Amino acid sequence: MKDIQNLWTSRVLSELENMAESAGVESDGFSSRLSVGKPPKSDMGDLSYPLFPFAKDLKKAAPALAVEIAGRLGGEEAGISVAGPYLNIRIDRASAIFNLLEIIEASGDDWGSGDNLAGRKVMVEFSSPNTNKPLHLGHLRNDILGESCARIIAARGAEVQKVNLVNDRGVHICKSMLAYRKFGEGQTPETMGVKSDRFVGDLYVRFCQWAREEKDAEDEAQMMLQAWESGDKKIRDLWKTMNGWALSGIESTYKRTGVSFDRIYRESETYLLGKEQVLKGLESGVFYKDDDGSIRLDMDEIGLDTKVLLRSDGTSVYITQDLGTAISRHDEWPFDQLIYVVGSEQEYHFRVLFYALKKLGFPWAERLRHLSYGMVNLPEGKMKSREGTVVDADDLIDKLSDLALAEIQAKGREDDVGDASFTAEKIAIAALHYFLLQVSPTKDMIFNPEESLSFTGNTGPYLQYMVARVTSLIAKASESVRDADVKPELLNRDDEWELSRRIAEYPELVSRAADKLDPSILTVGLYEIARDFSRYYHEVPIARADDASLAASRMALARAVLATLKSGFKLLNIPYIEAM
RNA sequence: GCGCUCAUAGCUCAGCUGGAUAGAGCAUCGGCCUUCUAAGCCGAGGGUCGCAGGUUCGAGUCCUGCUGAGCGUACCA
Repeated sequence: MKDIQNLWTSRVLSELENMAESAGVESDGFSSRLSVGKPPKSDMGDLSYPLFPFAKDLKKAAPALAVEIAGRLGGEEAGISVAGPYLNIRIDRASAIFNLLEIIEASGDDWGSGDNLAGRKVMVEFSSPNTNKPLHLGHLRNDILGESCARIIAARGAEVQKVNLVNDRGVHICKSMLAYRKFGEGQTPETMGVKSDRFVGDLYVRFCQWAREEKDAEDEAQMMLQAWESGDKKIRDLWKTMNGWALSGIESTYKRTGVSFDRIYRESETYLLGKEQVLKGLESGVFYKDDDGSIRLDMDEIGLDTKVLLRSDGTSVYITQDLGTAISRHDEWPFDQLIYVVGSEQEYHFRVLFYALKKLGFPWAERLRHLSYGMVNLPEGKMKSREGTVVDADDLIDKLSDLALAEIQAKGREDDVGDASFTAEKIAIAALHYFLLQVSPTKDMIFNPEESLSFTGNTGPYLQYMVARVTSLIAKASESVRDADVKPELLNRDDEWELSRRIAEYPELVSRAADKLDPSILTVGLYEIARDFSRYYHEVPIARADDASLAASRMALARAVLATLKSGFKLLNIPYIEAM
């Protein structure tokens, strides 16, 4: 379909160039100024070319240009019409649909994928949990953005490695450990019957309560961190045990949501990296030693202040580690691009990091990218752990899953869906992921626990429902319909054309989503396809159409819808279920 | 103070490189289940695209200023 459009564009362009030549004017910028759109109504045609930009050069009013080009290209008979300054073109729909259906049929599971990123190695870092508490709603946005972007980039041909940098050391872990010693000694997640990451998180909360009464609490935590740093055996053992609890709990949440990693880095293993790099940079004059003894980066060149890369006592700061981690990752797996999926509050950090790497002379520093996303807020404002308003990931999914199960039961569809609680869980994940991906990544979003995750309207479950309907439609088609010939010329309705057109655009949407690292581009496209199909489904009989060929042709279109939605589901990490 | 981001219907959000009458969902009101799954479909109402200028044949989209919100501007992570 794209080919046909390109063909028309080049035809119109060459006419414009001819006209320029005979008028004796330059036509250099014409091709970039010629844009193609879609007429507001489908009976006006399928493609539209506004001719305003050429009026001045060709010294003719745009409407006159339209008339002239229409004439040169064959006029009404060739499907060309003029609406004021617009040149509208009706394309051969039957053959366009025929091509589309053939391509989809042939590409199978690869529909939507492409090779414009082939040969490119891209590392995507996301999630970055702390091991002192379970995942919350903010992590869920991070996780689904990272997972989805990784899948989208891979679909366009890149070789992708998903990595997670677990923050498993620091004073926050010590706080949980301290609380364990004070209040939880001897107990385990098993004895308490609590999910293991929750167990650790509860201890952290316990510490915070205790710290409000006990002035020395914070100091004790700091002392424990020092003991940890010096390798105190008992502290290290406890640390290992509690990190194990936290991580296994977090991993089970990943499993639930369908998020996975190719490589897990632990901060305890990487936090000493980078010091050497900073010293090297100091030697080569890229960094400098300040009067106070700290090693710094001067960022005057990019309009920023200075940044400490190594404390005056020689210890590392946050950015020292990231510097070292990036370099050692590239040594290990020479990526062309590294994408950090991290909240927008760290934009400054990444500007500094990328600049420092560039100054150190790494050519790949140019291709680093911070996928900066906004916060998830509640209607009353930020989630605050102190006020207990943090939305826990597991709790949220549990609640959604219960609601979905109740819905299945209310509809009396337990038998149809097979395993009702399994299906309910998949519906819950769809609702959650779709909700989180729908909003452009850069924007903050508001999560209303009561309303945000509904199952009706423009939602994940709506898409799943359409997929379930098409699946069932295909399963129920009679033998004669399955054997009949597909004749795309029978698909001559406007709604069939609109639907085909949206489906045809899908690969481009994937490509754009990959380019912008924005899965919301896909949610919009998939919703429109599902909605158009749903209308169509209500409007006309598909498998039950009077004529077997007509039914077969409509079924072919339905299969194209299914192929597109299924592909999109994979990229957005929305579970595919056959029935609901 | 300075920097970055955002402001579109009552609410939550779309709106690709500027193009014809700004779109969805939720909520409200009214219709449609003896026919392929009603988690659906159809219809109605609802807008000075924060404000003011500018560029352009044309601005929700680009530029400037203002207002408001969020984030950042650590030898925290």
